[in-house]
Amino acid sequence: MTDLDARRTPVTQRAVEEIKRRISDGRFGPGDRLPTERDLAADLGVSRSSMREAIRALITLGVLESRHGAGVYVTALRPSDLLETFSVLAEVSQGATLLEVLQVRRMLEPAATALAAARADDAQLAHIGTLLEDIDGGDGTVSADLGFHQAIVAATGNATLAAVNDGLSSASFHTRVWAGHRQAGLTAKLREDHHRIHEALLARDPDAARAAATAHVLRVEDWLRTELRGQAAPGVESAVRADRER
Amino acid sequence: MTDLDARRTPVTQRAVEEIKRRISDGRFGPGDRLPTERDLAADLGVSRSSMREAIRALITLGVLESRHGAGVYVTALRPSDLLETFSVLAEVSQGATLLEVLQVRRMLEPAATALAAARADDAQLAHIGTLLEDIDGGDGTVSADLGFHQAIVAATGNATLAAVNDGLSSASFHTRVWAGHRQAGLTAKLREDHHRIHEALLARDPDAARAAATAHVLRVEDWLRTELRGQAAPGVESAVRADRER
DNA sequence: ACCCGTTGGTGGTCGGACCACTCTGGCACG
DNA sequence: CGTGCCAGAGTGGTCCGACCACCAACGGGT
Repeated sequence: MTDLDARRTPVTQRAVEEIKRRISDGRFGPGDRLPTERDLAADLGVSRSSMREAIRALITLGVLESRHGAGVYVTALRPSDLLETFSVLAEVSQGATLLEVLQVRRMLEPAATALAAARADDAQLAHIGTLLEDIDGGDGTVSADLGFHQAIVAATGNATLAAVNDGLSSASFHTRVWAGHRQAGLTAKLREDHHRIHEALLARDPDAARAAATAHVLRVEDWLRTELRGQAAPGVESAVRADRER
Repeated sequence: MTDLDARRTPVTQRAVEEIKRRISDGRFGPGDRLPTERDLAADLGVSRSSMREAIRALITLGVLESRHGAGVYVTALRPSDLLETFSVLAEVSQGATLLEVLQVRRMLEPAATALAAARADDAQLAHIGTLLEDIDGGDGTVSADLGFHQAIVAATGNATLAAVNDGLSSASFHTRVWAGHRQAGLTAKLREDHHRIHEALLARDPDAARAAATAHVLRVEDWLRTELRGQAAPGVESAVRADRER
């Protein structure tokens, strides 16, 4: 069957599929070094140019990594390696899509926080507490807030969950929310939420953690909704929008 | 700073960044056609080979799409376009990571199904019903099962949610589960789950939908857990593992 | 006015060449 | 004998020029 299918399928794509297949069936394992581009190209019967494009695609996906002069290697295939790709979504998104992103986080974060309350060990809880203090006292509130939530999700021990959630929480989005919160005077409310979440974690109370996380995401979602309704053009980046004629 | 950085940065990566920049600042808008590969290469001062690798990377990310003989276009940048990237995770993953993926789906699918029960219109419900019949009657149970769940998530109207969930539901994983289910004789149970979900949707009962979806995912998760416990090495591909010396 | 073949332009593939980098082995020096 | 260096081979990175496959628009024929 492959013969007929291959007829009208781009060579590069075939090469990508073939390499993925060899990874998933174990011929290429995590950390292994692949044959040279030249050998691989000869093996699959394609030119090195096409093989390089295939490898480039898999590098972009986070499946492979190449070291100049040393070789091409299969990554550890940890979910966190495949995170960066997805974060592009949250970065590029604006307006209505951001609401969608928040809706997904409203499904994930409560469950994740509840899971963290049940699973987190003392060291992780202590680390989360430290991050909480950074938010209250420090100036780098944006990255601190981001780190706080990421640490909670990481405490679930589910790397896939952490990767997905991180992808949905881009730094640029947090920056925008924090800027809006500050000028809306909601910082106090946010701090309250964070402490409620932290207390629930310390008490190892999944239900309370879930409730607190839900309330937190909901608050951000409500704020974004009113901001989007109020002004069609967001406040942070508004002047960079005069390109619609060509 | 870019000048000094550029010195030791791979040409291809620089090209990727430059194109992304031109998209985000509006010089290339969604749906627009890019200049020729040859022109673009000359413009950025790189060879066409390198430019093609850069374009290939952005195609992989879902930002660009190319039509043979017509040109390269910027996608609509809708979340669903950036979906395929993530599905690689579910495809390549094995063992413990698959459990993590299912855990995430256990958080998403119940909430998504509940949302669908509240939001789906008659046409969507009818479509879902059709897909359900395909599962019961047809032979292509795998793709039918996949389509059933995707249609439900799509009925929530949240494209981002659909993209994330689809990414977590790779065809290869479903194939594996279905093969296991069939030999374990759990097909009847699965069918029961599907009908319960469908009824809840028809009744516009979010709570019932949530419960049914939870039970469904939980059943798959339990099956996978026992299979993984039973045999350390998965059953599908096991004999292809004799490459450790070189 | 409509249909269809021609033709130019575009992405897709190829092969080869050269450069930049890494690694390793052996040589010279201490 | 031990240590350091350096030269070579091997690998990915980049470039070039050519040709093929495909699409779309233009044009002549009916």
